Amino acid sequence: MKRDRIEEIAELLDKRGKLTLEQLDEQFPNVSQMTLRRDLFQLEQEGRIIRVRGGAMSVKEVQKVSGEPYTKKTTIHTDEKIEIAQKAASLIDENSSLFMDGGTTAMYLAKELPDKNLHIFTNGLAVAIELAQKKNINVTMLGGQVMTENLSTASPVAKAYFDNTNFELAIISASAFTPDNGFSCGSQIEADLLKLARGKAKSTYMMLDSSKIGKIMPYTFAHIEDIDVLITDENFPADLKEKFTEKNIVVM
Amino acid sequence: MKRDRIEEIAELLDKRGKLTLEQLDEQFPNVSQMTLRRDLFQLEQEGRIIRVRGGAMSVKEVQKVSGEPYTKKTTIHTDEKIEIAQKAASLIDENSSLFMDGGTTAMYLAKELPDKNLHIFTNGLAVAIELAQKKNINVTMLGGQVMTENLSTASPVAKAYFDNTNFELAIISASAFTPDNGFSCGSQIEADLLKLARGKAKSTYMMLDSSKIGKIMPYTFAHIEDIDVLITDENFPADLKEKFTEKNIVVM
DNA sequence: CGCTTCTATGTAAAATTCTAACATAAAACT
DNA sequence: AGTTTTATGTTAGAATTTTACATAGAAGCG
Repeated sequence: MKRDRIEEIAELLDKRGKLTLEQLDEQFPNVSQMTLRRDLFQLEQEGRIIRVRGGAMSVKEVQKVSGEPYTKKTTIHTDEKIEIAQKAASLIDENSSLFMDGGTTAMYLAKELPDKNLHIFTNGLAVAIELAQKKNINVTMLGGQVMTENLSTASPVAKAYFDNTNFELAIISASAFTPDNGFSCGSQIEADLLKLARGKAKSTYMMLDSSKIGKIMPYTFAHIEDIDVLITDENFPADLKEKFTEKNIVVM
Repeated sequence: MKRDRIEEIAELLDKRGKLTLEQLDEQFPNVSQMTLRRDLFQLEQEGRIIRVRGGAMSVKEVQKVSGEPYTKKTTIHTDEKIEIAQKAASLIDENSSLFMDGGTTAMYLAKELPDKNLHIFTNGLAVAIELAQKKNINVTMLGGQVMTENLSTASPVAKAYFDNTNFELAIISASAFTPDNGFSCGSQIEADLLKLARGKAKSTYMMLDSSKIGKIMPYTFAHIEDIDVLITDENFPADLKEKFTEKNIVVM
């Protein structure tokens, strides 16, 4: 009873990184706030979380905060990214085969994905590890040189790799977007890879949190009409949305 | 002025691990508590500390509490593996190119390796992430299906990968060893991969902790005479050692 | 130099969160 | 059944943090 709840809290914290007591209260309406406090206290004793004013954060999250550009990015716009990841997770059918990139949004998606029978290709090291925790998900890692800043691989020979593989869906995310320049990222080979994945898949879902809008990065890998579904957060501007819907692209 | 104080606070936190506002107040009697609060707030924004009720703690301190990030199962024969990893690390020359596997011993080696100019190929996800933390190490991840149990990849197409790459040294480890059956592991494709790596490299160093001796796993990937150096711990039996040295294999 | 503007800091009240203490309920034990 | 232990709820009060406003000094500028 108690232990179950505590483990559930720990898991939640692992996923979300940080939780307020209010959020916990919503998740566990049948116990009092005081009980949740005591649970957090115990988890703190066990060294598994850090209590901060208002709630608690997972140790992993803290470790991330400390790191490099990659890790700094993950702490920003967390809520939006979780929102997007949850939407994306709900779109994925059992027994399907898909490609995911290695970005931070993909990382949240990996965490939110239920343990369904899936075959997932990815170029993200952290994403692959996260997915590998789930019994029913079959993960294939794309090889290549490891890019330190985002813990992803990219390789000019990826094409050869893709030749023998099939997936229905590519779920990818961009570092920047404008209507004119499309979806772009900061690395040439990464852009190539994403383009390849997009071409290989029957459909492409793009995850884009609204903070990326208006920014431009050096390498464009997709334009508006190249995608089938845009998954974004509620701050997505209405006028932009129209640009997608008029091309029959679902925005959600 | 302000920046100096903030840096001083950061340093203090790094040393002490944790500080209350009261303690800070004592250290900086000439500014108000509110100012110190604001300093802590800023440091938190910069991702350098964690504010907790009553004060703040350094990120390092948090990490200490948590222990190992990955691979919880590595509690077995840790000391021996670290010993082996340190020996192996001392054998690696700057500016060389090598292959490492994805096992737990390799993980320790990744941690022990100095941040020298190296190019490393690996099929271990956790190993790749660990290595990627080091600025001067260039990491290439081998692609393939992710094996959940050891977070490594293996793929029948690895051969194609190796065709365009070169490395002088393969540092690998085995799950089991007997003089008759040689070095073996539990997965067919992993054995194939290790065999390939061995064939590609000019020399092969085998890391083997003594607990592996006398065990047999299904797939042999090397025999005694296939390796150049055996790196082991001090419990390695003397009679076995002779079997290696009489074939001119260095045992250390 | 006098003026404005911006930044850093101080003060104190208000808001929030946490702790402590006691009460009750449920579970475990004998 | 009765006793002890453990888990939980409730509340008041303590501690901490935030907010809002005030002030002083630094920086910029004609």
